Amino acid sequence: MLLRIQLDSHLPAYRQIADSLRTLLVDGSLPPGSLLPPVRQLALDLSVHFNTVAQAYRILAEEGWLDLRRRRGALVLKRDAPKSPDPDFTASLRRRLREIAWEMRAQGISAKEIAHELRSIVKGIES
Amino acid sequence: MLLRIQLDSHLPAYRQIADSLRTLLVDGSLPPGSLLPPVRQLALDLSVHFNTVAQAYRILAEEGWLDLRRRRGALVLKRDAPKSPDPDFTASLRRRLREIAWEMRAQGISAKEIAHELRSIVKGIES
DNA sequence: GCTTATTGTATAATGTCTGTGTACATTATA
DNA sequence: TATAATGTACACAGACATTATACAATAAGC
Repeated sequence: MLLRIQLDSHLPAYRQIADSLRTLLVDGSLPPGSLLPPVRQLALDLSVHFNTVAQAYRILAEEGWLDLRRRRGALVLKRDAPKSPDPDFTASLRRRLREIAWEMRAQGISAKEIAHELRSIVKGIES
Repeated sequence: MLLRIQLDSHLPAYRQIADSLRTLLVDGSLPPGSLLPPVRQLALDLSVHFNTVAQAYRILAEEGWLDLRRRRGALVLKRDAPKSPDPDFTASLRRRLREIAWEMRAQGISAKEIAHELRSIVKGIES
């Protein structure tokens, strides 16, 4: 399970974990039928408390990605095609994208490099 | 001052304000020599306490964007070319970009639309 | 079947963060 | 010199994040 989080980030750990896992779920790295590691094991890997991992798992379960059951673990589900996306949430995601891009710019990363990064993301998504 | 924040977001208001303003600073909408609105006025616009805006201003001042002085206000500085970017921070920005893109995918937004969005960001940055 | 170990769940405790209230310091302007 | 406009400092209440601890469910082994 290749996962990394930044403990000193302003984003809470449980959300970083959920976000990272969601990426793996969407891009197919964690196909339906897979079992995620037990909360205690992943927690050890990430140096957090297992309840923090459990919280991340619960977020993904509520989104329909996982089926959680005691003793068996966290099973990846075949998720239905999403319904029509929430426009507000979508708009906020769009804005966050743009802000992060500009924040990289402010960091001194060249427009060229950012463009390259964005293109590589596009590629990953389209495939 | 065209600014909007989402009070119900998980990102704190002061950070949303700082991020949005930084975007305007980087893209030239707020050129050096400009005066930002007083904290109390912007706070009214955004329906937050003025200390919340002050906190955002202070973040940008520490980043070298603003010179804050009592009674005169928040002056936009000509910021020196950024030093070599912090690689850890940069990597985390990259990861957040990718995660948000995949989160849009999970929301049911098509790869095509996301690609379009990313391309429009690239355009904005390159110009 | 029964026991046990493994797994997620529930709840409380604790520290940190966010936003606000209020008083203050500074300084341009009249 | 007085006044008003502006940012600053600091304390407080409430929310939030993480951890600690006890519990419930259930697959596996016997």
